[in-house]
Amino acid sequence: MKKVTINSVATYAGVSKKTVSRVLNNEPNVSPATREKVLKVFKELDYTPNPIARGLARNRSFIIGCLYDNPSKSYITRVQSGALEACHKHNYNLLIHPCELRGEALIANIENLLMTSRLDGLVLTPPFSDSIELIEFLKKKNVNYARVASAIEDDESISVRSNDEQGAFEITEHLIELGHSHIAFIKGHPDHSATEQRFSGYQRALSAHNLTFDDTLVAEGNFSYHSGADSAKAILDINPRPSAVFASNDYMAAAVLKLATQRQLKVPEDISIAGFDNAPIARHIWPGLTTIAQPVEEMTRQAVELLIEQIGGAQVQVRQTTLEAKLITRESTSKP
Amino acid sequence: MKKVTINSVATYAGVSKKTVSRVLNNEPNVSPATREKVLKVFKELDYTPNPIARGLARNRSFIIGCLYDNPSKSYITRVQSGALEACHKHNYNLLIHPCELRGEALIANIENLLMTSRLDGLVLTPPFSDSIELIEFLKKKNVNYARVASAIEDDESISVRSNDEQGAFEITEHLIELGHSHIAFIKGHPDHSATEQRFSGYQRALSAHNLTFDDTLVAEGNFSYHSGADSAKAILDINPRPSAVFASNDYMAAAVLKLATQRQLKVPEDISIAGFDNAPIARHIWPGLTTIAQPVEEMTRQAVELLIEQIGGAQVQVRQTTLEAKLITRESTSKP
DNA sequence: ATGATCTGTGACACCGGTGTCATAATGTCA
DNA sequence: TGACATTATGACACCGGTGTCACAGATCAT
Repeated sequence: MKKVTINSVATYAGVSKKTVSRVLNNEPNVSPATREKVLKVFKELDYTPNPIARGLARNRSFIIGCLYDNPSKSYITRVQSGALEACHKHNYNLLIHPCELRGEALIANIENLLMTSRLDGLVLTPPFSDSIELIEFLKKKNVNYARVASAIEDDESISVRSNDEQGAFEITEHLIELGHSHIAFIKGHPDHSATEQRFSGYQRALSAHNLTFDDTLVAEGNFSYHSGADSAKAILDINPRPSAVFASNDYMAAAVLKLATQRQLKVPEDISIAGFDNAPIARHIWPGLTTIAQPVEEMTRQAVELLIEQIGGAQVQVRQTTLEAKLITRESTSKP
Repeated sequence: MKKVTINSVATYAGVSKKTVSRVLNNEPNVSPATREKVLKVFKELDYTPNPIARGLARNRSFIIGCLYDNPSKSYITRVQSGALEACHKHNYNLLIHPCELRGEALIANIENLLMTSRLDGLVLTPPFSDSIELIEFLKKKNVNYARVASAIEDDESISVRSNDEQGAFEITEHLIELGHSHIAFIKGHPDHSATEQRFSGYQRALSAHNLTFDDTLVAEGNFSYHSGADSAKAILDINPRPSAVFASNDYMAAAVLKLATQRQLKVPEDISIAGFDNAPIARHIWPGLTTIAQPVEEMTRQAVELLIEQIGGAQVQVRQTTLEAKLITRESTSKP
């Protein structure tokens, strides 16, 4: 099967390849007759333009890369789905690049990524959106990027986040208002800025309600279900047992729920459990988890929209956006 | 910031660009001195080769596309993870393309995908791995592709599947051997070949154990949690209530579990529940779901490995592979 | 009628690399 | 020492498109 290039089309149609290119890109100044003729040859020869050649000439690939390292599958799919929505709207495609590395190795990895596929831009999700090294590197290399759910301030770069501190405050307050005062907390992964934010919202709610913060009620997790299970053991063994647990994400909360159920504790009668993120699991288990809905898709979608705008050469005006998180109450929390 | 091209490097190092290209690709026949010199200039100028230009010259993009439309997030992430493993091993990248379309629109969509980014190959996951139209189209366009978890026979194309029929047989047999004879079944999405396979395994097990098949025990689902919830309602209302439910995937099984728990039924004492896929949710809920572990990552990994081999120009010998599915027993099934 | 503007088209360089081939320099063997 | 193989290097075309510019012919205002 011989290749059909713009040259074959041009020869066959009896026009110059520039004219073919004009038809291809819907440029003006082509007579209707010529346009028709060329379009007919497209069909006849079953011509597909070569995106690589086009990319070389235009210096564009129309591909956006998405960088992530997140233990939560549902977070990743939500990120992808938001990014894809924006990409497809503007006829871009999405290349995914999960990556577990830190420091030097991370930079080398990204360098290799940029060497093997030319990306028009990069979306950084946690924890990469907080990596100063990476951001410096990208700036140096003149790569367009947008940051999702990052807490670090940097007016230069595009960043869309949600208000985690406020969300954590609200859900803690929800527990307090139900009558809980002995509320355990499970922290997230230390590399994620959300971890600190959520912890801080928890503390602020305690002090806003004149409860003293007790660090023996705090367990260290890393957002994974597994780490939640470990933390759950520690927390359920505390004497007296906390009447409520606020886990920094739903996976860890689900792990607490599973262990509590196994130990014949009734949720929420014996212990209330709250999560964060509104992951699918929060409504797939029984009792459903009270949690904070973060607009993950929306954040990513907006970030990619802005990124594409910037790639297009626009001077993006509003680079920093904060979206609201929302409390979702389900069956896993009640009066003590 | 001026662009650093192979030409600037060549000029700066005082060699021809072909020699620079040789160094870049680790080709032989470059004197150590020259190589050193060029490498030093790479550093000094902070040169990054342009993958697009390279792609044009070599007629390769080193990007594989992954096509899917699957309601299960965990299935998607498993597919991605297997594909990525193979890609990164061979220095390829992965572009994801979810796509809800069928028929004509699907073809147009894929055509557009191929027009906007040149992909070296395509991995098809269900239900696309079963789409005759799509396969015909790709053959016509001379696009390399590999099919994952497809049931249709086609010796020409690369295909890696797992034995769903056998898995369904085994899990049904497991229920029968526990003493169940009144076993409900929830079907999957009709577009997926797995749906028919699993149903057929269920039926074969019944007849192998001399149980008569009763179609009032069969509910129509579509693999989504939501459809599982609907089917669960129908099944739990059957009189007399089935003593066991085999749902075609774990999401639907989890929905049955949730409804049963809400109705104060004890699982597995009052009703046994089995799923399929060994999705994360199967072990994240309590009781954990008895299910069939499908080697999704492994299937996809192998499919992509073969695909890359084919792209490399090799005549791939063994194009068709079937992997084994494995029964995983957890707490959701027991004697009636 | 005349210059000015607009429309349709093609020649040609260019994007940034790689492949082919010629050629000079060096090494090898009788 | 000459004939021949090997190594190191560069000139140049090429991959398949797009951008710039020149130019002929049509249209328009004066």
